[in-house]
Amino acid sequence: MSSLRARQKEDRRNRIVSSAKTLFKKKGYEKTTIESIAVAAGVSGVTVHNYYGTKAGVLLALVIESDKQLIARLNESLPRNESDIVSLAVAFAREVMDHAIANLEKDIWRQVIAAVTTEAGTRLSTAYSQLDDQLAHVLVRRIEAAQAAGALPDHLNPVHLGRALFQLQNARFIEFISSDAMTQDEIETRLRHDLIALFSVCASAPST
Amino acid sequence: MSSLRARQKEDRRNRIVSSAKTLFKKKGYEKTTIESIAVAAGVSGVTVHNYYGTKAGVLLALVIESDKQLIARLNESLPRNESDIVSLAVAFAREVMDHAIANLEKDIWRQVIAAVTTEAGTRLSTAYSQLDDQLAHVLVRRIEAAQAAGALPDHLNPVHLGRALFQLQNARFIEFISSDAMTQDEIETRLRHDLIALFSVCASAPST
DNA sequence: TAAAAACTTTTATGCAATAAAAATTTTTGC
DNA sequence: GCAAAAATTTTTATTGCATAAAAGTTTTTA
Repeated sequence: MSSLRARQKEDRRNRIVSSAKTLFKKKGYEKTTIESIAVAAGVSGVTVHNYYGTKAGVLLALVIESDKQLIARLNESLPRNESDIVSLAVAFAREVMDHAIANLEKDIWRQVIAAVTTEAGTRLSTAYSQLDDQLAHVLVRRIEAAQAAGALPDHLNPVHLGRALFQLQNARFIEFISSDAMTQDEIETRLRHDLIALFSVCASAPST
Repeated sequence: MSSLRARQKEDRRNRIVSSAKTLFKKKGYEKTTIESIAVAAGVSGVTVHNYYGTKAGVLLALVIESDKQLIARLNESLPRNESDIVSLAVAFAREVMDHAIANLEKDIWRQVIAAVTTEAGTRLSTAYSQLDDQLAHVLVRRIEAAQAAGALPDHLNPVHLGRALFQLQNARFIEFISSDAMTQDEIETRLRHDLIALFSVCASAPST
C-alpha cells in the first residue's frame, strides 16, 4: 500500500509534467516560465525546482516518457527480417525522426540535446542515456537476426555494429533538429551516404 | 586603413575573450560572471552582451580560436600515407581529444556542445559548424590519398567516407567529454569497435 | 491525539538576458 | 579646426532561472 504522501507526490509529478508539456507546445520552451508551469500544476515554483532541478529537467522528464513509447513502437514496426543493413538503419532513423516531430518542435529538441549534455550525470540525464542504450539494442537484435540468417559474416560483433549504427543515426538526428530548414529526406540521404561509404571500405577486419 | 572605431572594437573583443579564457580556466564556467569578465576586460557587462549575445557566446568565440589551431595541427601531424582507415580515424580522434583536454576542462566542453545546439543558427554557432566541416575535410584528403594509392576501392566516395568517419568520431568525442570518468583509451577502443564492425559488413554497395 | 517527521511554501538573493534612455566618443562636412 | 551627426558604450530597469534558509503545513507515528 502506497502512503498518502507517496500518492500525492506522484500526483504532483504528473500534474507538473503534463502542464509543462501543454505549455511547451502552446507557447514554446523559452516563453514558458517555471512559475506558469507551477500555477498550472497547482504547486509553487520552488516545488517544481525541488522535483526536477531545472526547467530543462522538467523537459527531460517529459521526453523520457515519450521515448519509452518510441522504443515500444520501434520494437513493433521495425522490419524483422531485413537483411540489408542500410535499409534497416534508414528505417530506424525515419521512425525516430517521425516520432520526434510528432511530439515536439525542433526548437525544443535542441533544448533536450543541450540539457542531456550540460546535466550529464544527473538522474534524468542518466535515465535518458539508458533509453539511448535501449534504442541501440533494438538495432542489435535485428542485426543478430540478420547474422543468424546468414546475411552477415560470423566474425562480426552485432553489439558493436548496432551501437555504431546508433551513434551515426543519432549524430544525423542531431543535425536534423539543429536546423529548421533541414528535411528528413536530406538526412536520410546523408545517412545512406555514410553507410554506403563505410561499407565500401571492406577492410578484412584486423583484430581488436 | 582601419578606422579608430574598428581598432577599438577589435581590441575590446580580444580583451573580452582573453579575460574570459583566464577566468573560465581559473574559476570554471558557472562561477565566472559576465560582470567579472567585463571588469577584467575594462568594459561594461552590457557590452559583453552586445558583442557576444550570451555567456556561452563568449565561450564559443574562444573555442573557435583554439579550434583553428587544431585544424592546422591535424594537417601537420596526421599520418600522410596511412592506408589503414581504422588507424587513421583513431589517430584523428586522439589528436582531437588531446587538444580538447589541453585547452579546457570537460565540464566546459559540455557547455560548448550545449551552446552549439541551443544557439543553432547564430553567427558563432555557424562558425563552429564550419570548423567541423574543415575538420572532416582533413580526413577527406587523407582518404583521397589512400584511394589514389590503391588502398581503397575506386567506387568509394572519399567525401562521404570522410564525413561519416567524422560524425562517428564526433559522437564518441561527445561521449568522452560527457563523463568525467571516461578515459581516452576507452573511447579509442569504442571507436575501433565501431569501425571494425562497420567495415565487416562488406555489402557490395548498392547505388545511392 | 500529541509529538515528530516530511514536505511545501514563503522570502530573499545572485546572475543572465534584454530593452530603452542617457552619455560619451568618433566621424564627417564645412 | 570645429560643430553637428552618427556610432557606440554605459546606465538604468525589468524579467526569469536557480538556489538557500526560514517558516508553515500536513501526514505519520507512537
